[in-house]
Amino acid sequence: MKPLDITDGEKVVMRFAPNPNGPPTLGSARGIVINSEYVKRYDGTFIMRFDDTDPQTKRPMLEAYDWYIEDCTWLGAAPDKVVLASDRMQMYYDYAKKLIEMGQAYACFCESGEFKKYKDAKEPCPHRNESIGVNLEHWKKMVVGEYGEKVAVLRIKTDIKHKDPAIRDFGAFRIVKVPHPRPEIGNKYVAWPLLDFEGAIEDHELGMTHIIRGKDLMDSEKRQGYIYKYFGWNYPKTTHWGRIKIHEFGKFSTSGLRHAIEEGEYSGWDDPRLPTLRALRRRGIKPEAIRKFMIEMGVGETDVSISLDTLYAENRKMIDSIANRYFFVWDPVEIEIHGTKPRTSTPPLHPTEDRGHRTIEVDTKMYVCSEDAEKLEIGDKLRLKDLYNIEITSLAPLQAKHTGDSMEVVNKGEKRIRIIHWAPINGVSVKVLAPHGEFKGIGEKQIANEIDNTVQFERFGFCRIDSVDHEIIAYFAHK
RNA sequence: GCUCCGAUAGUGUAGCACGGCCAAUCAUGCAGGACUCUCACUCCUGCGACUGGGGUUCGAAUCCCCAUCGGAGCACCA
Repeated sequence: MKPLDITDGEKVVMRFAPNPNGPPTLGSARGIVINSEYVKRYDGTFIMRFDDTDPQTKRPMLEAYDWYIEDCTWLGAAPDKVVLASDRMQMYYDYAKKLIEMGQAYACFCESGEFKKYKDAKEPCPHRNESIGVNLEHWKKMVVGEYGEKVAVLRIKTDIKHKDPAIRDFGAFRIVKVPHPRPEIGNKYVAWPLLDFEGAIEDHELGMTHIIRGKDLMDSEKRQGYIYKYFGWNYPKTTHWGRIKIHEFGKFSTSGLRHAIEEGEYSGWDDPRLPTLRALRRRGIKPEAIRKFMIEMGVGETDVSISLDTLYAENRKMIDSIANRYFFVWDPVEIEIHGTKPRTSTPPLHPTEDRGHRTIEVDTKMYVCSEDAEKLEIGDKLRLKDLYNIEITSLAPLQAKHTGDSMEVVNKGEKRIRIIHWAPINGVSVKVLAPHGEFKGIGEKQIANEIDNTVQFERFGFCRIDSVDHEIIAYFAHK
């Protein structure tokens, strides 16, 4: 990451300012990680500010406030301070009143399309030149709720002839008569500030020194600059990043996901197919892997389209040495071995780390993956991993004969024989939930000891053991 | 329609503010190999890029202009 532009001995203050209308996603993680990382480097203050001033269109979700704190903490980015915009309404009202008194804000009663016409024509609307006294009256009525929704809006005067139409007299407050989801706020307010106003006031009040935000908010600085100019404040230093698109998830919106969950398309916010942090956590993705992934990506203004493979590669390196190995046979088919007796197999829990062994009681019947079985022909020789060698004698039913235990036939000779894994006939049933589907099969009994751990199902991938009640439920992380 | 950004290998990045040290960094990916009782890990080797065109200059990935492509804003969303 590039160093920040620091003026003399200033103490860095940065923030992450989400609307808690759903849980944090991988996209949120970028803001959380980058901001908190800078704060760590400069020993500054990291503030979490909930921009929850829209009770209607992007209505906050009560549970999501805690989810944000939870997920930030998990990511190693616990905020030093938490602020809820909905708690600070009086402050916004005070500043709004000051601006009106300065003659820099006015109550506008134009219908939105009508105002757009004036704006596009670089003409002031009829309300722009009302007297301060009249505007103060109107504002008072806005705040107490005398006007209905969409009747009045408070605008900040910028430059109505500004060459960029996006800058001309932007809205600062509008009327929303839907109660706020927070019970302590409820229907206490009807005049709600819009982002550019609320953010401008807060960034100053909280003493923000640096702001990093999306490119889509690039115009905010120009708009908010007027407010800063009127009050004589200094604008924080800003950096922008482009849009981030994850190959595996494509474009998604919090409201879209919410809708899909309500429709039953997903099991919940932590469904393994979802790009939420809680889903990634459930799958066994390490927060450090996400941090590294985001920091490596940096803060370019270029729009990025990245594959999760990079994140998975980071994660794999982090968990490979600590993940115990187990056999899980998906889509199992039974095989019977002749010429041997039940025995006990004790494969190592890890191929290179000294982590002890697991114990599997093996009958003369067991399971192998149908995927492996389909490739077999009579006479094929293969090795059952950590057990013994066999030769196929029948395909339906699948049968084989024991041909010895020695590893020599496996290693020696020009062509090594294939090694496949297997599962005991009395194993436990396992269901793996993965982004690309559900896998049902049989696994070793000892997997039940690994609740909440990430293990590697050999020849399948890394999974986090989520529950072990009647059957084992595992969440797939990656290959 | 008006306005604002951006463009380095398949992907993501470094380099660009102070042109030469860049026949361009690192990671991931892919290919091949070593190791291995996993299609994991580790290690080795290889592949692969400065969007195009002008200009300035002894010299341009770096500066200027144009074009092309991509993104964003002009909400009573954040």
